Amino acid sequence: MNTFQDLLTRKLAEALAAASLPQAGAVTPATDPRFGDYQTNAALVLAKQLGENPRALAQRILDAYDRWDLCEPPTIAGAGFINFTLRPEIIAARTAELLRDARLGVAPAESPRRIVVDFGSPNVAKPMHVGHIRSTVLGDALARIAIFLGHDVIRDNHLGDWGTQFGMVIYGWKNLLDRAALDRGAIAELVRIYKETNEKVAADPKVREAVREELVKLQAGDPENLSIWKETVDLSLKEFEDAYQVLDIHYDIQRGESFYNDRLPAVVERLLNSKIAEISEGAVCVFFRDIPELAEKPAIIRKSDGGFNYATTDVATVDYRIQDLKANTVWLVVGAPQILHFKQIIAIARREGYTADLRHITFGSILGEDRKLMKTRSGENVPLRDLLDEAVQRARKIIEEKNPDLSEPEKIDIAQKVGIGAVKYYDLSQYRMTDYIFSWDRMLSFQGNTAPYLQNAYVRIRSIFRKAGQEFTAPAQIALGAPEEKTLALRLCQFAEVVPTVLNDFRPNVLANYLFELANSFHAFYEACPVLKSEEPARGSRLALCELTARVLAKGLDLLGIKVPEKM
RNA sequence: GUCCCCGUAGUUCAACGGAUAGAACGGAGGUUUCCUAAACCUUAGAUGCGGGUUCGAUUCCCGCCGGGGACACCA
Repeated sequence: MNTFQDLLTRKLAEALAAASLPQAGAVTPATDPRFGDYQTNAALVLAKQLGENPRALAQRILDAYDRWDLCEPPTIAGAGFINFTLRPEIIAARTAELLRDARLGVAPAESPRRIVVDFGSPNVAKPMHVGHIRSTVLGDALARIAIFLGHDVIRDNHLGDWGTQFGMVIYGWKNLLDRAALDRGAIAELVRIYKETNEKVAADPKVREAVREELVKLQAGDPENLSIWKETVDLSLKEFEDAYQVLDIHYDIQRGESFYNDRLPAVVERLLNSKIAEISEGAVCVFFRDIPELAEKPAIIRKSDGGFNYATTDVATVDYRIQDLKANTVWLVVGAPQILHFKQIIAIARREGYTADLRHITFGSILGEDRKLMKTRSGENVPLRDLLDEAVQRARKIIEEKNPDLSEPEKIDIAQKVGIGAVKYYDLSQYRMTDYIFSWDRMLSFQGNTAPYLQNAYVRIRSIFRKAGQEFTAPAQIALGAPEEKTLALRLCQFAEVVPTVLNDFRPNVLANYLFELANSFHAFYEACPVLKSEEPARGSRLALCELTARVLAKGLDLLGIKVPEKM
């Protein structure tokens, strides 16, 4: 199914050819209803190229072509824009088509890719905290959208399950562990023994030495230390899984750093053999002397003490994803502080001859009301589970005030969907690069660009169908009489235009924005056009608009990882 | 010091180089014998500063100012 944008773009191409002009410009949705539904700047672009008057060129295009079919005769406006107003019956016909299309008009990608999405990636033996929200929620949404567009997606949790901190953890496990506490809350106890060990290390050189030895033994494959390590990993994963359950996030694979351990020597060997790496100050380094930005900044892939580091692991990870998983695209949804690191990793991949599309997708921070990184009163990271629980509790309280008659199971279900949805949507509705200030009141508000507002629009539609007491059946025809109906219908048709653009620059906020505008258009329609009280054929037609709005809202929110309740 | 990101109404956020910079919250005013007023309508209010490229700049380039981050063996 082609979008109006596609169809008009094709018409424009024909018109330019008919006018003996080169292809130029683009068709975009109109920036203002006064300019119709779509517009093109083709004449402006050509005017620049050819050094001619833009309005005259626009006229020439319109004179040369009159088979626009789906819209009224285009008009010229402003500096030389050509404006298109779609014919209502065309929008109506398209809307009817969408009702029969499970994909809601969204075309599958022309060349599907195999995409590894690396997101979340918490560290073992440490609690997940607010800092993990953005990567987790953003990565999951991008994965969902890519899947819907027909890509072959592998979600990978690149756990921080290896590294120097395990010297501390193992020492603490052997000397300080409280088994009962571990049963009550594994990560809390692991954090406690880590911290206590850390204090002892600072005070006592003998402990420092003992910790170092535990790490060496682990790395050498000592069975006892390996089994302790394994247990801490398993315990941590169980707690992570609990959070993922609440968030409705699921991974296809979870290849932590440890997975790559036995591949590291070969990576260094290979890079040395191919002269990509060299030895400098006793370490094996990759220099990027031809890349000005990286000229002074080598990547160290083997430390002078012979140990490997995270650059080594990440090079091995790129190998694995391209060679073993056969990915041609990798999205690394990792915070902005690691920009330099991933520039180096991607530059190494290029030198190795990999042509896969490797993207580091960065994002800003979550700030507290004080505009500093969000922390608890005592200056600690806010645990993710506490935050999610609070979201659900707060949602529950609001629902109880607004709609006390709901049954207990309904309240539980709604609080979950509204609370978690609010947290996710608040994150996804903002441009990923900007820092944002965390605010319960804003994200749980039923007004404005929030999940509850969108969920409420959906719920209102469901309520109409409950009241109608009938299942939806598609009407023979859709008629768009009122302007609110036309606006809503056009908006519904544009879902198919919006979804693919999200992946252009990895901006789910574009989709969020669209859904908000859709809900706005729906509410305007809802105010102006009675549904159940209207006469046929308007009634059936309006029910169809309601149904389609509900489907698009639900699907759009689903692509963001957000669920919709039937009541709220 | 070098490099990267960000700077838009009082506040929180939008805007593939396009038309008179959009919303929301908060402020002011209004709408309900009617499908969830959890809504809708009206209204005032902003591109950090200075140059440049362009028919056109919030967007691209240069220089300042302000905030954050990264820069050889932590991840």
